[in-house]
Amino acid sequence: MTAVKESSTQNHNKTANQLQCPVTYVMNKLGGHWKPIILYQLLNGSKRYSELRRAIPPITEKMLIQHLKQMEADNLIIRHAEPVVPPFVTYRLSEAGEELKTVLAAMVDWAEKDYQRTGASFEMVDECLN
Amino acid sequence: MTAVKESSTQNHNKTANQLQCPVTYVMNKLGGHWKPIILYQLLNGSKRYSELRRAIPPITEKMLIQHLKQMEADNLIIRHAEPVVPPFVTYRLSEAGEELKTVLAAMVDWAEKDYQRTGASFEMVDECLN
DNA sequence: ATCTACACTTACTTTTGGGTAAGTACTTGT
DNA sequence: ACAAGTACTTACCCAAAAGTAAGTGTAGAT
Repeated sequence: MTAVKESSTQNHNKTANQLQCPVTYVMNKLGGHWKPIILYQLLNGSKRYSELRRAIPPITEKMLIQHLKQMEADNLIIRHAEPVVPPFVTYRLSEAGEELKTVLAAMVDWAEKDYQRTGASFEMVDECLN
Repeated sequence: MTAVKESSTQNHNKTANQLQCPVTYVMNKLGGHWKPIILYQLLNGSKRYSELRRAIPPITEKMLIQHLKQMEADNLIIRHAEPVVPPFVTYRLSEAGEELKTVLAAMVDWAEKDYQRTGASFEMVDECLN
């Protein structure tokens, strides 16, 4: 989580618009390169940090933890740490995170329609949302 | 539309994941700071370029046109230009764009629920989706 | 003759997001 | 003694996204 300068035009515009546009509000919580993919993984149930890392090979640890922390701060996921050594940490969807399933499902529907218009279709769809 | 270097790790990861993840596929078409807001404006029907500009005060012309072009290339919106002077150009949702309404509606639903958990609620919602 | 509106376009700078690579602390297995 | 696995953290770099500010060409209004 790199520090964010609070007083920049970009930031100002962002927060200002967020107040008016629920779509932007959602996009800010779902956006970023990896969040959808991480969420994707958690839809099937809770996973350990290392399970997530292995499930998403191209992600770097920095990006994974960064987005996990952000989504935790946004109350989309819940972190549970067992006080043992070696550490045992799991992440799962919060209630708000679970409710996102409708949004994600709508996206998958649309993506399939749209993707078909241009050619092939997605393969991992069925196994990812349930 | 700034030129994109085709061979970068970032780009490689992006396109690779897009093939597997329909959610990422959608996010790429909906993402970016302004696209949701522009879409928002077009949900109620077609609008002229200048109407959009005035409807979204903080957007710069560069950003507006850039995203309009991108969304046109993505077949989300349709540009119609009357060959008159001064120019008369309107933008409206394509069929694919219209179909996005389900996705956007799901987002708005979620945003309201989530926003209530933390305090107030959105005001522009009702007039924006119909 | 200058101003405004229209729909853009261009060049340049800043901000942010993501990638690379290394290190931390503690423990179990070889 | 050393490697491997756990869940992170840190510093540094680059590329993409967004912002700033100016210019283009035409035509009607003042």
